[in-house]
Amino acid sequence: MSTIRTRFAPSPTGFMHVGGVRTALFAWFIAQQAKGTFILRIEDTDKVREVEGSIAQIENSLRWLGIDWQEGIDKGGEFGPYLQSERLAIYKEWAQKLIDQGKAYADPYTKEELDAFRDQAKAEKRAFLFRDHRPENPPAWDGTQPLRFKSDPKSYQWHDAVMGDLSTGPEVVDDFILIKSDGFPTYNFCHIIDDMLMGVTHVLRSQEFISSTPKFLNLYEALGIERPVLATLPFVMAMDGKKKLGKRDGAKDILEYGKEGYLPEAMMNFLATLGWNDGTEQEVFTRDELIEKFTLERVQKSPARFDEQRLLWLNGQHIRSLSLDDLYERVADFWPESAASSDEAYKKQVLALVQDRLKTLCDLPTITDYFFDDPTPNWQMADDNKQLRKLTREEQVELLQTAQAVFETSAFDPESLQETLNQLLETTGQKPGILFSLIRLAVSWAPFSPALNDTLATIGQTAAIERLQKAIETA
RNA sequence: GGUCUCAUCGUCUAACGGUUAGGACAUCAGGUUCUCAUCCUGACAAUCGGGGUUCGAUUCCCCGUGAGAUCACCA
Repeated sequence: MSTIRTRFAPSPTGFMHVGGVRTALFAWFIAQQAKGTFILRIEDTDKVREVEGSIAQIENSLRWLGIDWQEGIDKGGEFGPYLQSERLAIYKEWAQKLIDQGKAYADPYTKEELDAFRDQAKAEKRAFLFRDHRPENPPAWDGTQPLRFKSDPKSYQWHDAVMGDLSTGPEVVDDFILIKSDGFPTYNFCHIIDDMLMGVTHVLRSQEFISSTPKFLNLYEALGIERPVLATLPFVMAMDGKKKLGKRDGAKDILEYGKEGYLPEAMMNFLATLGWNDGTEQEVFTRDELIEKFTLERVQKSPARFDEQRLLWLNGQHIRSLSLDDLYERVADFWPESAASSDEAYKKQVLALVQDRLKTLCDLPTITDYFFDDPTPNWQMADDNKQLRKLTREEQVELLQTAQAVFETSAFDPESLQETLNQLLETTGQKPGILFSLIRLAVSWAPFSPALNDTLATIGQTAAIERLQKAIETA
């Protein structure tokens, strides 16, 4: 049995974007590959920023990606509750221990007094430290004031599984707030208590926390608890500019990508290889390969840009690697309306033809519509075609009539049709560029389509002949 | 401003101190009896600058420069 336990601990402040999801993903990899436990804990200690429905959205986002957790609000577990607002008594208990040891005290200052201290520090061009203003005789903590940690300033050097050896001086260790005046703990305090009580062995979080790590180290010591493995992940940056990809910079809800026809395994592959690689030249990974091969040591130290082009390419790769049956299930919500009355066998036939052409599942309607609904002739398309332009309309119609006649007697499987089409090239003396383009247009009126013989075979003999007839009549 | 972190093609990245600095995306050019896509071939394209250490530096050290983070009763 493995002892590895990791967690993802988001706040319910809105939808999940790619940066947050990647942190969850890496933590999940670590747990999965060690057959350990992945915990989903919700950090709802800021009631002001909380957004209704966020928890369900977070859970749905993780599920969509294929990330599952063994302990969490919905799953339970022996270290619950997994919602921080239900753990207030626990935090109070640990806060009391610190008070009893003289390592925490009530903050007697008003906001105005605090601001004055800060302004003063700023005017003197030095960093503000609360511990410079520790009250000599703090009042007993009655829960209405903030409770502060009495820090023990010192230099730190520590190892980060991603960033390597890090160090700071004592000036960054300060008396931060453990419990707010509203009775809720701060992240700085409760995440440490929870990680300890939940037996978390590896703490993964994004880069913004690197500078507050010494504070955490100081608190670990004060509480006398062993610190977990720390891993700091670099940011995911917006493609344009050098800003961290955040909601205000256009970061999308991860679930949007599903609606836009991206496969979760493509997204997983993309996020994993954004700042990580296995040292080989492999680019496309399955979910199981990622779980097996992922290591924190090979995670990049520098931020990576979110390149949608690469995501799009990976999506195509994953779409092509799907079996037809699997793909068929995935595209259930993506068919054009015209496909509603078609049966499964026919839709699968069409799908097989366009599988190589899909970059996202959303491409399906535009590239398959004419397989389900008779297209409206648009002879302008013939006029715009460089090859077809060389022929007069009468010559074009004549060719179509010839083709129509041949199709009346041809077998309509792809192989026979290819023979029929080849014979047609000979009898008409035309080049494929002209003859095939013309027939292709007349049966599809689409800018592109699969190979002509496959297209004709799928549309079927009756419809193909009818469409040629309609083309001839409207010429 | 203090503190901390980072730095290889446009982008994601590879390279025990010794390679013509490799691969992928994107772009461009060809090929696959029509189009689009797939697939294949090829082209373009990078070690931030300056000092050291070393026979030899993308790699180690220092100084710059640039970028980012943090300094909340947010996480």
